[in-house]
Amino acid sequence: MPMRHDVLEFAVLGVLSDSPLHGYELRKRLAVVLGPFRALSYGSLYPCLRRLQARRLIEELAVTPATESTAPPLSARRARVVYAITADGKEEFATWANSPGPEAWEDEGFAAHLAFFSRTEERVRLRILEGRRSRLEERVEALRDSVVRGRAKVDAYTLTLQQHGLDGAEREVRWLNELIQNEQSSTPQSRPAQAITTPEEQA
Amino acid sequence: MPMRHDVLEFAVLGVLSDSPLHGYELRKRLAVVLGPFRALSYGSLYPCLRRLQARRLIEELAVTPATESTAPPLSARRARVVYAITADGKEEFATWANSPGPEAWEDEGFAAHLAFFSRTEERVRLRILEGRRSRLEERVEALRDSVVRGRAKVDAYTLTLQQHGLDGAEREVRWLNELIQNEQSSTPQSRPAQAITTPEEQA
DNA sequence: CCTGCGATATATCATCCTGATATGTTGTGG
DNA sequence: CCACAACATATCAGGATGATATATCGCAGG
Repeated sequence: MPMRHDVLEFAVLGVLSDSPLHGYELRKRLAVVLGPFRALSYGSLYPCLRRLQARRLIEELAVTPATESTAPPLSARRARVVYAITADGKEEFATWANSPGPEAWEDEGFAAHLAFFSRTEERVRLRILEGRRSRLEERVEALRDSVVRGRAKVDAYTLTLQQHGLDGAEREVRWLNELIQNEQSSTPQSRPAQAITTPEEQA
Repeated sequence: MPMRHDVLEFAVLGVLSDSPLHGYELRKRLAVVLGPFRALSYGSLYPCLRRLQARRLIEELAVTPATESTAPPLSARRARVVYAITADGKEEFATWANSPGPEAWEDEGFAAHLAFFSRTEERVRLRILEGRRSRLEERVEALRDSVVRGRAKVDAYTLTLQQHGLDGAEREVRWLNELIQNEQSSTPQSRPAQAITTPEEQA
């Protein structure tokens, strides 16, 4: 999937709005933000940074290569280019975070919006979650059709795989329903926690 | 993800070994075979067909409706090119289906192997399922680490998303365990069926 | 001590895939 | 009888990836 430019750019702005970063670290954080651990190449990241720079939404912070006075181990490094968000960039990011377009229902776009939900207004949060839910409900319908229609035609293994995919999609809808409920009742800072340490899992 | 050439080629051979097909229909069936509904472009399919043709693993069946018209030149009816697998192609496919390499643990490779499991020997089926399981267990471990380590650092929404991803990965391991059990006891043609019509799903 | 390895860090490029687009045919509901 | 959707093949600009190159740093083990 070609990763829409706007999604990537706003994800970069979002990550940089926490603190200035250099490319290497930025890339790692983006991998977390854009869907579960979908790393992107530098061949995509650097052009994106250049685009944002051209629009004055980010700027380079020249890191002093000089070793001031003391000679601690943290000097003389290779030039690390640190990028920082500008005032214009912050404005642009805030606008995007609160104006969900169709990109917000897609996988990457939704993950990116969710990653910055704490900077999104409550009513907008609900719009995004509900939009995402109906997007997924469409997918569930498509899969259900396919499983029902293909029941006779495909072999047992393929059917099992399709059923597994369908179950997963339904599970995702249920997860979104939970999020929506939490959103409607109160701010969700204290969800049930859902046992970080999961059960066993026999060898 | 760039879709490995070998996986695509063997998936094509597998689909064509059922019956000869033209490109349009072939593509649709490949979308089912290669992971849940991951359609590929003609820009990938046609070169793949040309590669297979060059290696004499498939051949074109010229289907000409033969309209003996005297109409202007070039107005001949557009040819529907039907591709068929050759004897060499069948041999190559059988070899692949029963010799799982590392590609069989990855998403597309596994889906492709599973789609042709009925043409795979039992002991090989087990090898593939177990290889895939350990591949997924690695993923679960990575996600678990990330959720545990990042628990304090990320906000509640991102944590929820990560937890959701982890749950999904664990669910996939359980599914594979079921398949492996069925494989070990007998041929799995009659899995519990798991209710094609799923429960309700409140609006 | 110093050697090698893995992580940190930036950058480029050939290769190849996707999404858009073009063109034309068949079938069908209004 | 027309419009519109599905069928069918094909090309290409644009762009993402994975490989590769370069260089520093921290550290484990010989």
